[in-house]
Amino acid sequence: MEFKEAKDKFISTWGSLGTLWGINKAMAQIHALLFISPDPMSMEEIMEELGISRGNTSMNLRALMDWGIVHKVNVPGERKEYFESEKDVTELSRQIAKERSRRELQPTIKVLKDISSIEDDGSAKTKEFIKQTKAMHDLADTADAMMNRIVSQEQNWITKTLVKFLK
Amino acid sequence: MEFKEAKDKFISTWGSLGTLWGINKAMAQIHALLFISPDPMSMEEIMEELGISRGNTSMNLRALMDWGIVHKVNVPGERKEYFESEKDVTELSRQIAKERSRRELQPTIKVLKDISSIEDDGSAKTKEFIKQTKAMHDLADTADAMMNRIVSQEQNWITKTLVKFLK
DNA sequence: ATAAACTTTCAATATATTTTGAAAGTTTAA
DNA sequence: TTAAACTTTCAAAATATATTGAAAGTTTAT
Repeated sequence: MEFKEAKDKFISTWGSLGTLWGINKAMAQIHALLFISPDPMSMEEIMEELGISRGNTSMNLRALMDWGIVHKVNVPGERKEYFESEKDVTELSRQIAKERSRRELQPTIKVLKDISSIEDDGSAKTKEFIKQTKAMHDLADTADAMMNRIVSQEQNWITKTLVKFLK
Repeated sequence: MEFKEAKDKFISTWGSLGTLWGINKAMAQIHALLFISPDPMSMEEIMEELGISRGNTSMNLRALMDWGIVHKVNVPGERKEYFESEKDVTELSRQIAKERSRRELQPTIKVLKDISSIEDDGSAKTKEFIKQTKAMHDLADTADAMMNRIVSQEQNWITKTLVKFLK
């Protein structure tokens, strides 16, 4: 396989996998491109490389910065802004886990807590509702605790966990 | 909060959260409805309750069965088919982890393995590409190993892990 | 202060995904 | 075997999401 082919494959695989961690195609592709680039890239270079519009590039770079996985860098003597991706996959996982917890899990946990607290009127449907939404609440809490551990500073939690439990 | 209000909130929260585990709104809502229903429901009842078409209900029930989290049940003396959800959240997590690994993670791991094996021509961009795609491959492998552990029969892995590491 | 270089915004447009509903298909009872 | 009861399929329509590009906005150099 040629470099060019491998690169295109990486970018498109990452792009279509984007939904796995809740981002759109262009956003994932920009991230993929920066992730494998040895040097920071300008907006011009990114839109050129991916064949997407200036507006699209601008908006998705912003979104990636909101996720905390792409940063602006200043290249001395250049007026343009340059961008680089977080390169450390451990740190990348941390940021993604942190953002997904904040954006999705925590709001859900709050709703589950509220609705599982309705008064038990003794009917079968109410009993089942309370039981099941409580179980879901516990599960979401557990998932959130795991994510928080991934996010926390403790080094290599994932690896340590695996060594202990999988070997 | 009234039962009806809590129920609608659960169904719509689950519906909009569907994307978190890669399913569409109707599919998530049907699942939510069955998850809190004390009894199996017919297609008629589901489409009535959620206000969706027969075709939509049929297709999404099929998809939920493909995911292994909804099952047909035979109600004696009834000609219609009835459906019920997996009620145990542990088993639910297992099925979802298993399916997501199979559908998304494993194909990605394969691509990453292939493309990170291109020949090193010594250039900076090739070196960076190989380094970064290898790191991503390792991460994906680790994630898949975790999912497999969740999927495996070992009871309460999540809980045990949490007790050991989070307390 | 001016203007060139660059970035952002957002209404319009394009694309992708979901939903509908009626026709076709299947099963069951008599 | 017939027909009623029920389910599935899928082309068309509706909806939701992503993308464009040009105008407006901002920054920098002189």
